[in-house]
Amino acid sequence: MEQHHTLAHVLRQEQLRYTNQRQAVWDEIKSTDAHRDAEEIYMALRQDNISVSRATVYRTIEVLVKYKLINKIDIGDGRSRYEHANNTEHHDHLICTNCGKILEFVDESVEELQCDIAKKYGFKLDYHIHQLFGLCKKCK
Amino acid sequence: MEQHHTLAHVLRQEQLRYTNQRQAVWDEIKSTDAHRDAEEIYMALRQDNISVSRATVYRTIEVLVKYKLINKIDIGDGRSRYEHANNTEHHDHLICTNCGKILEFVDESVEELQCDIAKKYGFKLDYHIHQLFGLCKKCK
DNA sequence: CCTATTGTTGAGAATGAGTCTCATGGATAT
DNA sequence: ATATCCATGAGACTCATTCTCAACAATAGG
Ligand SMILES: [Zn+2]
Ligand SMILES: [Zn+2]
Ligand SMILES: [Zn+2]
Ligand SMILES: [Zn+2]
Repeated sequence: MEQHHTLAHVLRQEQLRYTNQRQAVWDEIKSTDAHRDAEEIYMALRQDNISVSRATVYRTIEVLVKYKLINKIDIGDGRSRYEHANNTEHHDHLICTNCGKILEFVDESVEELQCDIAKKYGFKLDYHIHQLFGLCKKCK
Repeated sequence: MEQHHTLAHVLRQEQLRYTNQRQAVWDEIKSTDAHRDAEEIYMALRQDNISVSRATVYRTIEVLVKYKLINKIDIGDGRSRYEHANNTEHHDHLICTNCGKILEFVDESVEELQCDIAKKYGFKLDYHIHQLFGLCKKCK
C-alpha cells in the first residue's frame, strides 16, 4: 500500500490542497509508533532540515485528526499527543504516572460494555477516552 | 455528619492550615452536584460576596483534589472541571458533544475489567479516566 | 495573651499550549 | 500562462493556570 497516496486522496476528496508541508508532517508522524506532542513533531521535522512552521504543524495535525489519519491522546498534562492510525486497530492506553511510559491495550469486552452504557442512557456514541493511570512494571 | 470537620481534619492531618478561604471554596464546591471549572467556582463565591482570590481558588482546588475531597474532570475543552466526592461512589462520565451535558454512570463490570487489564500488563493501578462522548437523548 | 515562626493569601506578572492575523506564496483549474 | 483562492510563516494574541513576593494570619511556645 503506497502511503503517499493516502493523504493526497483524502485531501483531494475533501477539497483541500495537497502540499509538501502536509505530506512532511504526515510522514513524520507515520515514522514512529510514539505518542508525541506537536512541539516534538515540529522539532523532529527541524532535525531533518524540513522547513515547516509551528503553525502549519498545528494546522496539519488538526486536519489529520479530523480525517482520522491520526489519533489525539490527552493524558492530562496540558498538551495533546498524537499517534498515527495506520494499520492499527482501536486501542486505549495504560500510562505510568512515574516514568510517562504509555502502553496500548485492546479489550473487546470493555468496548461492548461501553455501547451498552451509551444505549442505556440514550446516547449515540461517537468516541471515548479510556486511560488507566498507575505504575508500570519497572516503576512500582 | 458535620462537614465542617472533614476539611479541618484533613488539613490538620496533613500539617496544612485551616483557613476561611479554604473552607469557603470547599463549601462552594460541596453546594452542588454540578461539574464546574475554576472560574465558575470563583464567580459563584464572588456572587455570594465571599472574598477569595482566583489564585487561592486554584490553590485550594489543588489541595482538595490531592486529598480526594473533589474529583477533577477533563472533558478536553481546555479547562478542568470539578465535582465534590462527598458521599458519592466512584463513577465515570457520558458527555454530550453538542450541548455539553454531563451524565454519570457506574459500571462494576468495566471497573473489574480495568483491574484485569492492569494486572495483565504489570501495572499497579492508581486511577483512571473513562469518558464516553456522543449525542445525548435530546441532541441526537 | 504576646511573640515568633512559617504557611497562606492577593494582585498581578509570567508561562505555555494553542489559535489567529495578514501579507505572501503555491496548488489547481481553465 | 493566468486567475483564483487556499495554505503558509512569523509573530501577535488568547486563555487557563502557575508563579512571585510582600503583607498577613494560623499555630506553637512561653
Ligand atoms: Zn476503547
Ligand atoms: Zn496508542
Ligand atoms: Zn471508573
Ligand atoms: Zn461526575
